[in-house]
Amino acid sequence: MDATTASGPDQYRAARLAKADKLRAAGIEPFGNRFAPTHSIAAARALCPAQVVEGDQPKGDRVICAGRIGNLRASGAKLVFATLFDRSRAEIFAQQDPAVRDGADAKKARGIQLYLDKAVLGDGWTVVESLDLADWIGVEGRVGRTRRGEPSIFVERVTVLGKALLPPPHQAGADDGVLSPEIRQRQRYLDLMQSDAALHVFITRSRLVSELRSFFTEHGYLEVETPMMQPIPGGASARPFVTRHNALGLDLYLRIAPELYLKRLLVGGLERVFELNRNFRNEGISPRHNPEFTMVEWYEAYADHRVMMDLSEQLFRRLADRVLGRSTLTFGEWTIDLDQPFRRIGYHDALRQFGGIDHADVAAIKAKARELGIPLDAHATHERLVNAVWEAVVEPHLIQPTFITDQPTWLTPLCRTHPDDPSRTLRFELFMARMEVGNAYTELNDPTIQRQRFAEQAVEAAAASDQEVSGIIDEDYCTALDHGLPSCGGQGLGIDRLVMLFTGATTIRDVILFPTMKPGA
RNA sequence: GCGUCCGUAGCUCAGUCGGUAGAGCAGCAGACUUUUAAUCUGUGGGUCCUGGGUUCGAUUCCCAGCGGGCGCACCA
Repeated sequence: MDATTASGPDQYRAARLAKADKLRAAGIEPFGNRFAPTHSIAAARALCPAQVVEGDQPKGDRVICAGRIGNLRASGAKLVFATLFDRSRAEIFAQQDPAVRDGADAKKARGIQLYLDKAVLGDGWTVVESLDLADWIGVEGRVGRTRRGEPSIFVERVTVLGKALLPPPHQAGADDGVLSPEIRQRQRYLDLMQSDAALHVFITRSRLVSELRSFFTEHGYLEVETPMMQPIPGGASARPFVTRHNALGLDLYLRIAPELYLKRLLVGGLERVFELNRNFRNEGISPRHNPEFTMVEWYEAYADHRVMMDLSEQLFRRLADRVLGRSTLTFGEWTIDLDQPFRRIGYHDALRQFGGIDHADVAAIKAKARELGIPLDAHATHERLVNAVWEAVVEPHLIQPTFITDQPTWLTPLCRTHPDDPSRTLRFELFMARMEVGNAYTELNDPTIQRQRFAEQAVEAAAASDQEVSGIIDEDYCTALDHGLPSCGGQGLGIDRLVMLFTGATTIRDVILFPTMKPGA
């Protein structure tokens, strides 16, 4: 179809293909090759002279930059202004005052203006005439300021690095960030292209992961990888995904946790291990849950859950310091202070403190459940009802970092119990901003007790018809324990929720590049 | 899985008490040599999510399906 007559959904592609052809006809490749920028756009901006030179064309340092056209403005037939963006827009975004971040002026300042003069560019003007929003180009020129004071590159050479055949959803600097949630998640590249905030979230995520790795490595931990496909899914209570190995004629389960394999490694003598990887749970999707999610789990021989508490506090402070450069997290209305020692409170004590209820007082628990609208018959045992009441009563108070300790044993089959009270475990869950972000045990290393717990769990799972496989006893793991698991502490930390806390994202889908979705229509 | 709201141009959205639709931005053509979401003139662009039903006529009303948001349940 001819570019001037094309209409309908293909008009954009047709017009841009025609421009690509026009470039080829002039001997210019519209899908460029290797290019070597000398400066990021942030660096080029920093080189711009502070003062506007009155009545003279500014002549600053020579730079070569590459990026994407976010805005095009022709001022006459022989002069074009464009705004070029590269990945440093995320860095500039992070440095901007949150109060002004969303303004059009702030958005513009994350790129750099290009001054494209026909008289200067000569043959290169063919490229300028064919430019469209979203094209990738490289430019060479001198930095300076225009008469209006805008930092600019006075371009002498233009190279096309990647012609875009489809238009971006928006012009940069206009209507930023109003893409529908569906487009932002399904076509994440458009979200990243469009939104500096989104780009910043995923860069932050990467830096958090990187700092986590160096933290554990420096503490003498070894990074390992254990099976994602397991014959018996263990280490957590959740429904697994099932998959099929054809050659083995075997159903395998995508792991719900790496725990049982990591502890096998301690049996082998690795002593300190961590794994940062995906888990899969066949459960519902919510603003805090994605079917596949990333978790770091670590185990340390001779330690216990109290050692893990200290390590957690150190870890959070270090991540905040290295990644955010401060010791607080901002999440909605809340400012979470990581400098203060994290609060530590027992599971049953918390219920007393925040609800004024004793967990053993059956009548009081039932009364509270009724008051909160929790259906009594949905919870088979008194303990389960207590837990439902606990979540409703206590969790709203868990905004500042809090270790909840001494969970009841029935909740926690892989954990060692208190020496003086077998109904409570040596465990903690770490909460911040009402989210559970961490979970740690003093691990159970007595194979006899472990076998009993598995058996009890199997009975309970059989009773609850919706539990598919969590009742299977992992005898192979018990054999590993028979060979001797050193006393140890272990902890898991959800990476996605960690990123939420560090970026202020209120839904997990904003911190996962490609969250689980049904195939589009 | 249940409830609820939504699906109209490339994007964000109006609208049609049932008579096949509009805006802004983007696009195309033209004017303009310091613009700032440039401006000005002209102009093209739609399976109104899909499939049934009711109707003379459905984008609109009804039913089902598909996709998304939010809440609940399950879970972390």
